Amino acid sequence: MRIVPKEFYELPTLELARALIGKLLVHDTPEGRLSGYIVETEAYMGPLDQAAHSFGGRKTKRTEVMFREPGHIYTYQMHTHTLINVVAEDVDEPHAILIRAVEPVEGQTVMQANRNQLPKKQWTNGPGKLTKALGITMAHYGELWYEPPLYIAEGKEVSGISTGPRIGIDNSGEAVHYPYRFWETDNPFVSKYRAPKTPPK
DNA sequence: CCGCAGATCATCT
DNA sequence: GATGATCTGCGGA
Repeated sequence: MRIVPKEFYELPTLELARALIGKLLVHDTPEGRLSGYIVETEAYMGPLDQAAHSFGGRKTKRTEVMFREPGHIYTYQMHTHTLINVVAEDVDEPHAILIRAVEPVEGQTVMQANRNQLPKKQWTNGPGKLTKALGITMAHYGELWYEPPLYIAEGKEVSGISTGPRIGIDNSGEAVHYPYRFWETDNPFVSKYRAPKTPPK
């Protein structure tokens, strides 16, 4: 289990989003180690990206951690779910990368229980699902990705990486079309693609 | 298989 | 009081 070092997070946001595909997301819990390969990410490019929480700059308490050093953990609540991000870029450059899906590796019995005994394909194929499966909560807000109990380690080689528009940001103007979503080609745990409402010209 | 409505609550106005 | 970087169940094809 080799934890990915602090320096890794200094990559430019889009390169980091791509480099995260295939890494191992690990959570050491009282019930044992829960882990999965990251198979899908989305980049959010700071104050100029209409889809980012940090669009327009420093405004609310929720996004404060996005303005800190790269490698911080940014969690937030969406309806009843927790979503989890990797903070990227330097201090006062509030970029982040959303982890959208993982492929289950260790602790599968616990994950199945956390996901209400659903079929394996549905354990972690979405940002709210994977946090529930791995027991990730708002308690991790502001922690670091290179220190236990929640961290990222070296994972597997990926066969290929695809890109496309981000999901669930229909009201974000031109940003709807930016190809900031990355996933491992043909991996069955990637969340389902849904075409944007307004197709690109 | 596909699309849509409702859930449900922390966060922000 | 309004709003989601979502998920699930339900109804129809």
